[in-house]
Amino acid sequence: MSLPHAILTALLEKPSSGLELTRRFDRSIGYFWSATHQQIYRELGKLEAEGLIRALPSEQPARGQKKSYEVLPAGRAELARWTATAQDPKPHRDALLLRLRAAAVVGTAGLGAELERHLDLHERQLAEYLEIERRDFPPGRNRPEDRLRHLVLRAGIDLETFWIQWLRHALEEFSELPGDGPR
Amino acid sequence: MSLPHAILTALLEKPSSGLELTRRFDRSIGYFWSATHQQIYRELGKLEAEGLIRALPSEQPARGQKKSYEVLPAGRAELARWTATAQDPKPHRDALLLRLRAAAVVGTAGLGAELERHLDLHERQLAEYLEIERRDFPPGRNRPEDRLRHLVLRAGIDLETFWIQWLRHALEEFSELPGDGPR
DNA sequence: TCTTACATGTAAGTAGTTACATGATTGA
DNA sequence: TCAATCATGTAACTACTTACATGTAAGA
Repeated sequence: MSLPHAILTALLEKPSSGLELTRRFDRSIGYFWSATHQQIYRELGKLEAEGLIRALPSEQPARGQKKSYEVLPAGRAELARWTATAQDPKPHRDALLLRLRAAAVVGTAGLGAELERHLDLHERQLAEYLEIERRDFPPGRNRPEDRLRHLVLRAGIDLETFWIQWLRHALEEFSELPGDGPR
Repeated sequence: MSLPHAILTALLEKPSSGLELTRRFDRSIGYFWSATHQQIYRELGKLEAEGLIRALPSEQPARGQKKSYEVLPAGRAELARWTATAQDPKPHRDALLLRLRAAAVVGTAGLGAELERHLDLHERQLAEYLEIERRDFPPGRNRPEDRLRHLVLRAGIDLETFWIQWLRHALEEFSELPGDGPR
């Protein structure tokens, strides 16, 4: 149950419409929580019905018309409660690792190219994060809320760095492996 | 759509019953793909109906009676097809990072203890993986399928190591931060 | 016979994905 | 007026989770 809390956080940082939220989820929020516009609109409706957020007045509520939301005190309280609650980490699911294990049984045909493609994707992602870091967290500034946000971005950067290293290592192993037949 | 392929891989490695699969998903397979027994039984039914696996003969098909499955040629072919298919990485979702970002807005109360708890969980997980590595991949053995499986385990080990380092760093930052009020 | 462990399943609900629908606004 | 973009939404489906149901086998 994290999507509503992701939305509350985003709206507290800055009141937004559904489409603006979607864009923010595609960018900074997306590096640890992704969501499509369909999810977001549905969830905005629920949160409004529960009295945790409200549509900003002055905006007419018609289809095709922009509608911005802000967080109500009950929403802030719910977010604070959730943030402080103990939650176990979810077990990861990684299809690429699964495919590597499958390849040990049915052969590695096609996987080398996939590893290279993923390596490229992770390198691009890392470059994007580093650009965000350079722009949003220049050396010197040191406000507490910046330090927390920087910490989160650092997790994204270090994770991408890990994947890049691992994929390079995996590609080396692949180059030393015999052909593509099942084993 | 990875669960059926995870099951096919596991059954190719060794024909098993639903409960045995559940146990294997709790152990080695679980470090990159988790599944509950409910998911597994449901999926076994589907895979059998599709003709990708079959129940081993000689076992009576009664409730409460063990029923083992093996992969049919069509199942192996499907797994090989899937392994070679291009698939983009799924965006990650990490509730702890989300909570940290929320804490930048509503305050860090309760989060320090959570970070310590997660650190402990990751340290245990790492110890478990290192034990598996010591047991299953002693230096010297070098069969190709072992190298692939070792590579997958290495990803698990390195990921846990990353989280441990990041959590320690985060805890340091926390100790330097002012109190728990909203910012 | 009672409990525990083994073993397979059903049902209901939640979360996420994919495909499609509808209308407003702006510029060529 | 046409196309593109902005903007909000519905519907159907798939995957996953949580709670519960049912029966067998073995040992105290």
